[in-house]
Parts: sequence; structure tokens; C-alpha cells
Amino acid sequence: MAAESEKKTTVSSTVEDYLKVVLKIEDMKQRASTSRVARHLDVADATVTDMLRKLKKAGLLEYKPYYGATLTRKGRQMAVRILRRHRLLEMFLHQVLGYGWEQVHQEAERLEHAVSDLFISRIDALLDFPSQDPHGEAIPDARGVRQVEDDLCLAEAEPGSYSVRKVTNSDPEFLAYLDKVGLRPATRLSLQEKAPFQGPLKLLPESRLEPVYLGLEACRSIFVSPRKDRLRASESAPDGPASREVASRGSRIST
Amino acid sequence: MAAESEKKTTVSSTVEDYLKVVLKIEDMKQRASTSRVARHLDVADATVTDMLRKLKKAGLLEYKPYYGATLTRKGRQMAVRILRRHRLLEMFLHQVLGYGWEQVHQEAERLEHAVSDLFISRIDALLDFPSQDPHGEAIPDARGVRQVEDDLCLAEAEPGSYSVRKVTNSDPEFLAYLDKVGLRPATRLSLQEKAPFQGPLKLLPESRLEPVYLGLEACRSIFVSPRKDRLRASESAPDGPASREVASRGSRIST
DNA sequence: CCTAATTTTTAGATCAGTCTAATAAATATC
DNA sequence: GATATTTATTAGACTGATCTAAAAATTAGG
Repeated sequence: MAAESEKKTTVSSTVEDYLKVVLKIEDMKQRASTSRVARHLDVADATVTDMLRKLKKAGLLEYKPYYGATLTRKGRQMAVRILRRHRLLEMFLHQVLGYGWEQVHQEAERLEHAVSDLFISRIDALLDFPSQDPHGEAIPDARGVRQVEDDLCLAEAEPGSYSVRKVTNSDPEFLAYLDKVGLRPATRLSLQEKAPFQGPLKLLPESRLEPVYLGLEACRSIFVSPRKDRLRASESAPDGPASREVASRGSRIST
Repeated sequence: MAAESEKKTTVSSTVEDYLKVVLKIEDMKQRASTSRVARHLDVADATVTDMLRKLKKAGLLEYKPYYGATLTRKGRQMAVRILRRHRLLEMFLHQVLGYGWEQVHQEAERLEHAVSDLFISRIDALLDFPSQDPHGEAIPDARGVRQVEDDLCLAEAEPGSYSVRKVTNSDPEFLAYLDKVGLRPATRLSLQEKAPFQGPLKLLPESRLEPVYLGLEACRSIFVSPRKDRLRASESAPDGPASREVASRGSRIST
């Protein structure tokens, strides 16, 4: 009895993609329904129904017809492993091969299925075990542990001072635009105004003279953390501890 | 009319593998017969027959039933492109990620199908446009031009002084063994004796006190060039010119 | 030149991943 | 709560890459 512990199951890159998407959806606190998964992968709903059943049989996720999927520990573990590969690869492409942050996603998307564990551990060491990727997303460590991110969505933020923590959108056009207006991870900015009726936000990124107006929808993929350094005087210690390393972050990501 | 020039046809990685194998066989001056291709790819003969017909239809090779395949310019071009990717990747893994020369082949075999042209051009520059891979094989340049290698097979060599130019065997076990006995690209050695009746060769690699005995079969994958530096005095200029760069070679490949 | 051995091709299947069209279940609306 | 809308599943089919077994062509031997 028992046993069945560490089986080094190998799956196709298609399966890896399905797991990744389910993880992503679960991370967004949404239900991984057939159609939602289908939209993310750009395949027909029927294809997803089939595949989810196959993945259930393989023990990678639970699947309830007409409801959707939930990763099992095994499935989640595999999904996190791919996520780690993806983000480490992005960092590698950015730091070592000089890719722009808007270029890394596409390439990593293919490489994540092709590189070996050795490759991953070598680039991890070469990059000095980074904890964020070029978009500011946390890179799970070798054990699969993901650092908790403590940020808020710019679309929901009130006027004030912030730093960009991460951008959760991989569209190269969009990222290139953000770059152009000076909005990148670690950039400091002040949110000056929110126009009513789903209107745009008026932002002033550091090292910019003119404000930038950004649509609410676009702001949904930008996450920030409040900056307190303006109000040093009144600072107490309001929110919890947990490892933070804002400094190393800023320096690591740079341009 | 005319036209049909530069079509950026994209093929599956399976097709890339077939083209690569046909190129390899042609390079060995052999006929790319169904069964030979099948052996290289470790698939059934029938599968190859099918595929060769498909590739013929795609204009990548000529195919005569019961004879075999010949690459067209277009097919050869694609095959050389993969070869370039493969070898550049090997060099990258060796030089940048510290892979042993016996480890690089397997990884490159997967990556060559996944990396973009941008990736290739970036590592090419990073490595300063290398002309050989870690096994001493020529890396085609961006235009697909392959530097002519001028070497001879150790299995055919007469006793004398040589340098290892390349090793055309990707079996990690074998390469690890060569490494252990001090035989690597750029190693100087003297071939001291050839035992008769397909017997082993007695070799003395530089920086070795004891000779190494290597079977004839193993020697078939080692290629060497004669060293004249022993006989500096009597040196004339016997064989042709053509760009040679023995020096840069040695220093580039190193350990 | 005729048979035997080898090599290659044909025929028929399988598997993974995908699709479209039709049907069925769940959810929303009045 | 009966009907309409949306969401999912089933059914049937296709494509690319592969296999095995049987048939056919080529090559080799006497």
C-alpha cells in the first residue's frame, strides 16, 4: 500500500500548457471552467472537455462535468514547475541575452518545454537565484515555493504614490507602450487622478515631466505597492512582516 | 514567372530531423536510402518512405523510389540552418552554462527546434561568432557557409604526430571516456602503433605518461590533422592555402 | 538467367490533439 | 416555474507521425 510517491511522470508540452493555464486561472481565484480554459489556450471547448478528462485520469486534476477543473497536488506541482521554468527563462533572456521585457514571453513559451532540469539549474545559478522575472512576477524556487506578492491593482488604487510591482500582460505591443511611457517594474509613479465612469487614470511616472493617461482596462494588468517614503515622519509599523526585499528587487530588474 | 524565391516555409521539428539526417548522410558521401535514414532516426522503414514522399512534395528533397533522397537547395538550406543552430547551441551550453562536451548534444537536440532566430543571433554574438563547436565540428555561418574541414580519420592514419580536430560521435559514455584518457579537440597526440587485424591503436595524448589503447572502431569517429612542428626544419609549403586558424581554434575550445 | 536474400513500398491501424455540428445540461429571464 | 440563453458534452472526422505485416522491387549468388 501507500507508495506512488515521487513518480517522475513525463507529459507532453500540450499537457504542460493545460496545467499552466489551470494554475493561472486558479491563481486569479476563478473557476477553471471548460470555456475559460479554452479561451486561454485558443482551442475549441470540445477539445478542452476531452483533455480535462484525460488529465483527470492521469491524476493531474479533478474534473467535474459542467463545473470545471481543480489541480491535484501532483498537477499543481507540475504546473508550478513550468511556471518556474518560464519565469527563469524570461529572466535569463532579459539579463543574459539582452531581450527586451516585451520580447521574453514568447520565447520562454517555447523554451519552457524544451530545456532540461540541468539547464534550468544552471541559469538559476548564473542569475544568482532571482526571485522575480522581468515583469515583476515571482519565480517559484526549486522546491516550488512561491513568494507571496503583496500588491494591489492599479485599476483599484486611490490617488497617491506607488511603485510598479508587476505587469501581468504579455502582449508585446502593450508592454512596448508601457516601456515607452516609462512604466516598468520598480518604476515609481504617482497616481494623480481617476476620471469617473471607467475613465482613464492620470499617472506621473518618475523621470517624466508630462503625465500619462492610461485606460482603466490597461490598468488592470498593472500592480503596484504604495510608497510610504514621502511620509517618513508618521511611519509606524502597520502591516505584517514576511520577507521583503524591495531593494534587491529594484536593482535586479533595472532597465 | 520565376518568383517562388524566398518563402519562409515553417516545418515541424520532425521534418527538421529528417532533413538533418539526410544532410548528415550526404555529408558522409553515402546514399540517403530509406533504411539508412530509418536507422539514424530510429523509426520504421515504412515511416521513412511516407515522409520522404511528403518532403518531396514540399520541394525539400528529390526522392526516387527504391533509391533514396537527395536534398534540394531549399532542403539543404533548411538542414544547414538546423545544423548551425545545433552547433551554436552546443557551444553556448559548453561555454556559457558550463556543460561538459559529452552533455551538450542531447540538450541541443531539443533546443534547436525551439529557439528563435533572435536567440541564435544573440548567442552567436555572445560567443563571438565561433567557427567550431565543442566537438570540433564546423559551425555554418549565418549565410549557411561551412568552413571546409581538412582532416583525416584516425583509423586511417599512419604512426606520427597529430592534433585532434573533431570527434564525430555523440554518445556521452564514449565522449566521457575520451575525456578521461585526455583525448579532446585540440589535444596533441602521437599515434605510436597500429596493431594488425583490426587491432587497437596505441596512442600517446599530450600530458599523459601512459599510452592509451583504443579500438579501431572507436578511432573511426576521431579525426586528426598531422602536426608538422616537430619537423620545422624541413618544412616547405606542400598543401593548399584556404583560411586556417589553428591557433584561434585551440584557444577557443579549451577545456 | 533464375532463385534467394535484402530492401522498399503498400495497406491498414493506432495515438495524440484538434475541429465542427448536434445535443444536452445549467443558468437566467420574465 | 416555463422558456430562452448560455455553457458543456457527445459524436464523428481529420491530420501528422508513427507502427506491423504483407507484397513487390532490387540486388546477389550460383
